[in-house]
Amino acid sequence: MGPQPHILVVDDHAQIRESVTRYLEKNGMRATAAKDAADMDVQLAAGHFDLVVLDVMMPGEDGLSACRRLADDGTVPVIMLTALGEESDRISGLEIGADDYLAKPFNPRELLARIKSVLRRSRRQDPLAGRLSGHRVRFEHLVLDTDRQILIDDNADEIPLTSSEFRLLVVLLERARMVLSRDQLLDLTAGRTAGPLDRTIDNQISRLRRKIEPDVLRPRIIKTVRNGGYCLATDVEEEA
Amino acid sequence: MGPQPHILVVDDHAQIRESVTRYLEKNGMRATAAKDAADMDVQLAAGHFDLVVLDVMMPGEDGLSACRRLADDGTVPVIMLTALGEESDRISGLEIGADDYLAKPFNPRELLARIKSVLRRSRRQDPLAGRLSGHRVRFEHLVLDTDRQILIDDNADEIPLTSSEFRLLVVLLERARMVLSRDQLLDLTAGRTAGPLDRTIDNQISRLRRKIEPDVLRPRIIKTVRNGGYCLATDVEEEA
DNA sequence: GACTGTCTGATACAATCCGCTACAATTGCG
DNA sequence: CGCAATTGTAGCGGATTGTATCAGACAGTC
Repeated sequence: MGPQPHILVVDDHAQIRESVTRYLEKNGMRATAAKDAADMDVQLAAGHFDLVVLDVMMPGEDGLSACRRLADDGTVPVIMLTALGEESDRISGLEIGADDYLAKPFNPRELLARIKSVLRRSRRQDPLAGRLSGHRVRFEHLVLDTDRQILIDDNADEIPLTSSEFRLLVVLLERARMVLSRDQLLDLTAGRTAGPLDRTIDNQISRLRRKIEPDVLRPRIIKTVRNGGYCLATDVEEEA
Repeated sequence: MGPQPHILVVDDHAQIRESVTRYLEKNGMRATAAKDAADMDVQLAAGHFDLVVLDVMMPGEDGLSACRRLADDGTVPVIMLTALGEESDRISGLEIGADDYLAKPFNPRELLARIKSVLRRSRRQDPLAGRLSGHRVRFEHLVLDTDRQILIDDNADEIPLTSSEFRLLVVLLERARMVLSRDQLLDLTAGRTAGPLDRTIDNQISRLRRKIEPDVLRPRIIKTVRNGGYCLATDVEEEA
């Protein structure tokens, strides 16, 4: 996320855009403005943002619709700006997946507090997520080379991973000691939701264990939690 | 988290407590009430909760103070309820670390939407072993390796534990010398409430005792408290 | 002390969950 | 298009866990 969080402010009102971005920048953040949903998409494609402040009422694509797209994508948190008293807007904003909302006209100090609050939440949720790319990670007797998608054991032997094994392992390493349900794992590795008789994850875990567990019959790195899912139960440390 | 999220509602007003808990339960959640901060602490120690709804104005310990404790601990998200118009309360609530707030009087539907929103964000996967995660714990003649989910006795023999045996033991160890009812144990280990003829916990205790008690007929580690529940009656010390 | 109702420990069994193998579908690549 | 590697699906069988049930332990009463 970097030292300064980067906020994208989407509003058709030029005056609001400018005053908000200026205020945020005065308070230690990077801020970029977009004048409508299309502009927003361009900015999002062009750079990395930690949060989007999104007006509900806009010409072109509606704010709620744009919000739904962002929420479905799920990579960036959203704060909605709603017209005063439009309670239905506010509630449906939250139901659609916005992380918070603020009624116009709003106190900029409060917007700042809410932005910080949402950022704190999303940071807390995945403290390590994504940080693994480009690094080498050590756990137990293995080192994962994320660039080459291979494991290296103590004998310097290289163990190749298929791409789905690699994704699964990365997800587990990024959330070491957390119990992850099959649903979550399927969502995080393949971006889809499980069918009723979906044993895909069990199978991938089984395949991965064969490559990383010293004793497959008594796995100690990837633990199964009955009725819960799986859990990587070991320390993970990054290497230079 | 279990199938139903479990919400703790803390408010000194009995009427608000009841109407809120009832509304949440009607909408597919488990809800428990606490009348002040001390009561809240008791409930938090006794069970597992996914979110706390916390009133600012309370006799005894202040809501903001209680919120700060929870936020520092960082294990459970908080939504604050503030008196209308107390903007300073609201902002300081967010700055203290609450995940959201709502001004009284509030629309219950909106509270529900905010709860869902916060849960969505902070759908945190609890570590498998609570705060014991990654540690080794000694009691009596045994050492519990929480990573490997095994016990090691004085002869260095390894005693494997099943998932539920392990969860039960961890819960007991974390609350050594406290008497825990079957309800509490079921809540803490499986996140569900007991049916009328539920002997699940008795059974698990029995299975666990077979693995840890030197003399199963005269258990001294896990004591039975007639009409009360069970109690781990020994000292517990953590190892590096 | 014997009787009685309740609570707990233990066993047996049924339901469920999970690991594994085999195989089918899909993908990637020449 | 065909081959090989990878990934999803089906299903068997073992392990784990919940439920039913019985027998013993405990407390209270007479």
